[in-house]
Parts: sequence; structure tokens; C-alpha cells
Amino acid sequence: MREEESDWFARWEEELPSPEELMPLSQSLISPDLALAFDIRSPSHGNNNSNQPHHHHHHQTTTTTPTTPPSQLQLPSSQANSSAEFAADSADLGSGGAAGDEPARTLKRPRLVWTPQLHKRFVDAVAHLGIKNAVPKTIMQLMSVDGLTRENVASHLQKYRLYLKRMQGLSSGGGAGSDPATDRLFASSPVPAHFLHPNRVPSSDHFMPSFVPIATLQQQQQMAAAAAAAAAASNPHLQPAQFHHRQIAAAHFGSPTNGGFHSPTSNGQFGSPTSNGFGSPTNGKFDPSFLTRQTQQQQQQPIHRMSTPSLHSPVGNYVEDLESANANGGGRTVLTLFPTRDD
DNA sequence: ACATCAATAT
DNA sequence: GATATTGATG
Repeated sequence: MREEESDWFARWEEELPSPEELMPLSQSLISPDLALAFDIRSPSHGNNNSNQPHHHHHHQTTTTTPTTPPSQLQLPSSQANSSAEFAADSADLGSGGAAGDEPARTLKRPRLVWTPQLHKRFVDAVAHLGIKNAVPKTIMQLMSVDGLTRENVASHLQKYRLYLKRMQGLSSGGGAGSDPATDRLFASSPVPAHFLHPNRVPSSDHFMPSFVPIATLQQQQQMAAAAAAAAAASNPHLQPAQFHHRQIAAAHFGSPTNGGFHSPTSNGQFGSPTSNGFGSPTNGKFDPSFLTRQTQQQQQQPIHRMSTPSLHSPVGNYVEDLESANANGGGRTVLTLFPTRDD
């Protein structure tokens, strides 16, 4: 049980699909015409990060039309207009309307729906990164769910931390605290013990592998990911959260109020909450640096480039599926990423 | 540039 | 109500 930690990624490597195997997949997610329209030829991971200005040369109508989906995400193509024909030159708005603008960045992304699965991935990522490195960007990278942005993670992280704080406060005094409604999602994944008592510090820096598997991204991301992996590797006490390769997910566009939602109950995948390590009533409060640590100075250690940057995502592959809904005024579009496999 | 937080908006 | 966005601050 302990050995697994030593070579958890050795097993990754073995089972990871070849890059060739995945690349076509990412591309196929985009309809050919769309790809053409957007000038996407190689899966050069536009990478999901929020902004990576792809300058294009076509304007768009100001409506909620998608432009420049990061490589492979959301094609809202919601209510706007027909399909992909704006490529050429659908009469964009004549300049009159919206001030000359790049609709590309002005588009709203659908709201992300944090399913229990997605949240678990988030928790696993945080667990593996270690408190120190568990910041939005690195978490996002480790999760490697395309379409997921740093702000998605940041927002979720913020709430998650509040949740953890409440969990600590609970037990001693009186009170109160947990409104089940709010915590349902968070309760769906067990909270690793270290989250509550970060008492452990990497007392001894072990060695770090000079090469790090993880890749799929580019430059910056590689570096950060490498640092993260290294940290995880040198971290003796991290939970054996298992990251799997080959996870497939689907994104779902729809309105929350939509009938066909994916509530926990309908998922059947719930349960097993409350079995965390912090159940102890006599529990005092810990001082999770990661909950309270307000200032997170950047202290990244540049790691040497790996010799063979041939790997892909450390974790899973998610696929998105789209569903447009609501032609209604109140309809919001939502992005739901969910794995098809995994616990 | 990024992380964090509280407040606010959708 | 859950997530996004914003603004201030480190």
C-alpha cells in the first residue's frame, strides 16, 4: 500500500494512451467546419486557460456566439444563429453596433457545473499537489479537464476552503454550522486528512525526479506541472488518490432548471460522505495553512525540462458533449464536465 | 502575473 | 442557489 506511492506514475506511463491516440480525439470534438472556420489545424492545445489570445480575423455578431473555443471545449453555439457559417463572413455586425471588438473574448462561457466526479478530481488534485502547491493554476493543470479555467478552480477553491473551515469550527462549540444544502457537493468527496491538519511539512525534501511525466501542455504549463509532480513525488504522506488515465467525460450545456439534470440522487453515485477522517468530536481546531494562508508567495522552482515531453495529461481525458437549451430569456447555459469512468 | 478574500452579480 | 465576476490587497 505504500509502494504505490512510489511508483504511482510509473503505472501511468504504462497505461497511458499514446499521444497519437488522443490527438485525433481532441480534434474530432470539433466539427470539421468549425475547425476550419476557426483555423484549427493542429491540436496545438490552445489550452484551456482563460486567455490565450488567438487572434483571428473575423468578427462576429455580438450575440452569444462562441469564438475561439480553446482547442476543444464548449461550442456553445447556443441559441445564437445557425451552425458554423460565420467563418467566412457572415455579416458581422457592422461596425456600428458593438464597438470594434473582438468578440472572441467577450463571449460568455457557460457556467460550469461541479459534479461530484469533477469535484473529486479537484480534491484529488489538491491532495496530490500538496498544500503548498495547491493553487488555482496548478490545480487546474493537474486536473487537466479541458474547458476548465483557472477562475473556475479559483472560485471553487474559495468555496471549498470555506467549507473546510466550517468543518473545523464544527465540533467545538456550538454550533452550527453545516447547512447540508451548501455542503452536499463537498460532502460527496471525502476530505483528505491533511486538509484539516496540515501539521505535516515536507520535513525532508526527498529527491525529485529529474524527469517528470505530465505534459500535454506547453511550456509554462509543463514547468508548473513538473513542479507539482515533483512536489507530489517528494511528499511522503499524500493520499493515494488515484488519478486514472483515460477518463472520458462529457460536457453538458443546458439550463439548470432543465428537467434532465444530473442531480446526485439521479446519479446514484452519492453516499460515502461523512466518512472522513475528521469525524472525531473531540477534535480541536487545526491550522491548515492552506485554509488560512493568505499570502501565497510564488515560490516555484524551475525544474529541469524533462527529456521526453511525450506524455499527455496526467489525469484523464474529458470529453465534452454539448446540449443547447433555453431559447428562453432566463436560460443560462451550463457546462458540465463529467467522467464516464472513475469511481 | 498570480493568489486570495469579501462582496456582489447573474 | 450555485457559480461568476469584480475589486482590493498582498
